[in-house]
Amino acid sequence: MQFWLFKSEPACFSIDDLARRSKQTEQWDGVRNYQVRNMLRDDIKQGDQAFFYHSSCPEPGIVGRMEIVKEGYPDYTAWDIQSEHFDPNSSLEHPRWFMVDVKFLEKFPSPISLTEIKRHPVLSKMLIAKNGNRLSITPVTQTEWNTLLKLAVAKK
DNA sequence: GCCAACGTTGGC
DNA sequence: GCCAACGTTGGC
Repeated sequence: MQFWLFKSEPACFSIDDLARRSKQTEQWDGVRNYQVRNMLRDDIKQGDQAFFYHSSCPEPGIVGRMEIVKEGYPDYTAWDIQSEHFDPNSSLEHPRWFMVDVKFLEKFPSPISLTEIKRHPVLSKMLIAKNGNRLSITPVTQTEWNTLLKLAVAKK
C-alpha cells in the first residue's frame, strides 16, 4: 500500500463535503497538471490511502484521511464543454486527464497545521512544507504517514 | 529547443 | 492583496 496527500481548497471541496457524499465517495476530478496526471493514471492504486489537505484557507493543514476506491480512469469533465475543466485537446480515444475515486475514512479531531508540519524534524522534509510546490497530489513516505497518524491521535 | 512572458497556486 | 515559485505558452 502506498500513501499520498491530496490538496483541496475547502471553499471548493472540503473533507466535510466528502463525508456528506453518498457512500462517502467522490471522484477526484479537475486535475490539469501533467505530473499529477501521471500519478493518477499510473501510480495511485486501489487500497492506497491519502491525507486530505485543506489549502488556501485560514488554517492550511491535514484534516483527515481517505482511501482510494477506484484507480485512474479518464476524467470526463475534460470532454464537457460546460465544465470549467473542459479541455478541447482531450479526446475519447486519447484522454489527456485522469481521476480516481476516493472514500472518506476519518476526519481528525483537530487538524495538523502546515505550521506544525514545517517545524517537525521528520515532516519538514515533506513536499507540502516547501513553498512554491504546485503539485495538488504528492507521495507520502511510510515514516511520514506513521508520524502524522500518531500526531492526529495524540491531539484527541 | 530555448527562453521570456504570462498565468496560476497558495502561504502569509 | 501581495508576491514567490513554479508550470505553460508561443515566438523565434
